[in-house]
Order: sequence, then structure tokens, then C-alpha cells
Amino acid sequence: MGIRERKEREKTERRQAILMAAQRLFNEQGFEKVSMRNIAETIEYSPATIYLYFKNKNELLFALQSQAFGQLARSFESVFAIEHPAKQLEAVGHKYLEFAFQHPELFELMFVMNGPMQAVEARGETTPWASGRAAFERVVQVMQHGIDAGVFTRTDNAETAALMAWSQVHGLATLYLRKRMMIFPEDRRQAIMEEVMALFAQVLQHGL
Amino acid sequence: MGIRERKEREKTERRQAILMAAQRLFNEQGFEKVSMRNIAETIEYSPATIYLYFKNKNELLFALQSQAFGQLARSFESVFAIEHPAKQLEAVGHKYLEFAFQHPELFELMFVMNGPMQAVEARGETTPWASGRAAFERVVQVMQHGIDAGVFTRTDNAETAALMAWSQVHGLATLYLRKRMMIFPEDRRQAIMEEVMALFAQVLQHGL
DNA sequence: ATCATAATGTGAACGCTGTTCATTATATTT
DNA sequence: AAATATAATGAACAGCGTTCACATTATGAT
Repeated sequence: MGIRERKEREKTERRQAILMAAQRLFNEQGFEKVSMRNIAETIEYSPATIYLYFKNKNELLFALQSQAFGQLARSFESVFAIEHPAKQLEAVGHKYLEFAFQHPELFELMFVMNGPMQAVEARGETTPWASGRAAFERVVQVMQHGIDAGVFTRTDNAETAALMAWSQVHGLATLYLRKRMMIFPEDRRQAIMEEVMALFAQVLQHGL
Repeated sequence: MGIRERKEREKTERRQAILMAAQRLFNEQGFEKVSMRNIAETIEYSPATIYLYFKNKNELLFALQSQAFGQLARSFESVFAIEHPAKQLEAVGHKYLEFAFQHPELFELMFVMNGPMQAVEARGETTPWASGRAAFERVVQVMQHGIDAGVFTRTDNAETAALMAWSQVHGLATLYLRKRMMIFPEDRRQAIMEEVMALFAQVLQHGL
């Protein structure tokens, strides 16, 4: 009897439907419109029903965040075709920025919102933050490649160097997305960001 | 008749009392507890009364944010005593991190929350974001000093270079405060951040 | 001192939020 | 067909920002 299997399959299908509805709300309406009631409405369920599939909103956001980090990590994959380590690292940085600009609301979920991380904390130390770690690991990999190739010689710690590069680009992205670039004229913001990216690439080579 | 003056003074005093109450709530209870109702309760007023002194919550947050940026800018002042440009810049970075760690909730208000920036947007293009600009200007000043002294030679654009340095430290601070350092073991996080800061200082000198 | 006017403060309400729980409806098993 | 297990829901709670008709208090003019 495949009833048990069908039930399970249907259950995960409904779970996925909830996640997709939430993702759509994120992308189309912004994170502020992602309420349990709005999600419920788009899948034509009662708000209470969602709680049969997710313990609470934080867990739902966590699941969504994990998916989003998967997307980001996948978007990094193409850069492994590039050989020159410095160019490769630069490409990762631009992929990161591209993702941030194309999915600002998902980016917010991944790096700004409290909800998903509270879910991680609530789960205790048993389950680490796997999706975030996996995405970061790709950058570490790129950095290690540069160290092994003898292009980056000032450190042998790929993790620290990767975090430095990540922080640089992440800082730029968040300052922009959180509207803190308002100190610059609107028509100059894009150009300034590109200048910063170019300057950082140069600094990595020769210093400032 | 100094009645007019007294009235005005009393009005600004009450406005200030509201801001102080809000600031206290920020620092002691966290940004989530800063509700109009909680602010009203701590100054023993009705929630509706606050709207006689601030158009809405966003404007209140904006006023608070401006004060906080003033604090940050003031905390930068001591570094101007340092002569060597690289050391000076490094000191600014550490002051920034120090501020972020000592006032995480204010930092959130300054760099993460939407409210205050929505107030800026609502005011239209007439009033720029002065408090943020002023704080950034100090970093530009430090960077310009380094360029003029011939220590930083790879660019003559102090603003771009300042934004690069700001982004680097800001990215590190936000990743930490937004709990995205969870990919590292808890007891290693502090050390890793210091390693990144040290590495960046080194990279500014010689590249990676 | 009395009265009109201006300034200041408030209670109650609206629609929104996440979440819980007793109840109802549906599907499966006996 | 009856009993049981699964799935879904309506209603409620306490919180949120905000508005507005109303009440209170302080000022100015007579």
C-alpha cells in the first residue's frame, strides 16, 4: 500500500507550496508583506494551517533562507572556469553584488533579518548554519586556489582572507541596499560602487 | 513677555525627553521594544501625545539616528592626534567596531533599520542625509590626509577610498551583529574578526 | 475675576501582526 | 457503517502604528 508514501509526498508538496508562496511574496511584494496571513491567502489556506507544516514563522524563514543560500552558492559555480585567481575572486565579488541587486528581498532574508537566525539559535548547537557555511566555503575555495598558486602571498589562512573579501563586498552591498548610500548623489551611486570594487581589486594586488 | 520663549523651550524639552526615553529603550531593551506605546509609558504620557512632537515613528527614529551619528563622529575625533595615515585609518576602523559592539542597537538604527531612511525619503530631496554624510566626511578627511602625505598612492579619490575602507569594516561589523558569523565556532569569532582587520591593514600596505 | 481662545493631552478605535486551541471536516482503517 | 486518524479552520489574545473626536489646562483680553 503506497498510501503512506503518497501522504508523505503530499505533505512535502504542501510544505513546498507554502515556501514558494512565501518566496513569491518576498520577490514581488517585499519582506514587509510576507505575513503568515498573506502567505495563507495566496495558497488559499487558513493561517493556522501553516503551523501544521512549520513550527513558526522563523522556521519558515529559515527554510526559505537555506534555499536562497543554495541559489547564491550555485551562482558562484561559473567562476570556477576562470583560471587566474585574482580574476576569479573578482568574479565572485561581482556575482555577489549581482545577486544582491537582482534579489534584494532575498538578500535581506539571507543577511539582515533576525527571524531565520533565531530559528538556528532555537535549534541549539546540534544543527549548525549549513547553508551559510556552504556558500562561504566556495569563497574560501577560491581564496585557497589563489594561495596555492602563489598569487596571494601575504597570508596562508584562506578562511580569514575569504572573510575579508566577503566583508568588503557585503559591506558595499548592505550600505547600498539599506539606503545608506544616500550620502552620494543618486546618479553617482552605481559608479561609485564600481569604483570601489575596482579599487579593492587593485589594492589586493599592490596595496593602497 | 518671555512666555513664548518658555513655551518653546518647554516644547523642545519634552521633545528631548521623548528622544531620551526612546534611546534608553534602545540601549536597555533592544530595538524591538521601542514601540510608541513603550516610549509613551516611560515618559508617562499617552501614546497619542508623542504625535504632537513627532509626525510619526519614522521621524522620531530619524532624530534618534542623527544623534547617534553625532556620537559616532565624535568618537572619531581622537584619531586626528595620530600622525601616520595608515595608523590613523586603522584607528578609525577600530573606533567604528568599538561603537558597533558597545551600542549594537544604535548601530542597528544607524545602518540597518528602514524607518529613519524612510523619513529622509519622505522629506524629499530638499534635506539630504546630513548626519550620515558628516560622519563619513571624517573618514574621507583621514583618507585625504594619507593621499596628501603620499602614503596612499594608488588613488587620488579620497571619497572612493574612504568608502572602500568603510565598507570593509562595516561589512565585518554587520555580519557579526546580524549573527551571520555563526558559520564560525563561537569562541573563534572575536579572534577571526581581529585577524581580518589586521590582514586588511596589511593588504592596504602591500596587497594580498 | 470672568470669559474666550489657544495649546496640550487622551481614550477609544481601526486594521494589521504572530500564535494558540477547541472545534469541524475529511480521509483512512476496522 | 462505525471508529479512528489526519487535516483544516474560526475565533481569540496581546501587541503594533496611527487617527480623531473629545477633555483638560494655560494663556490673553475684557
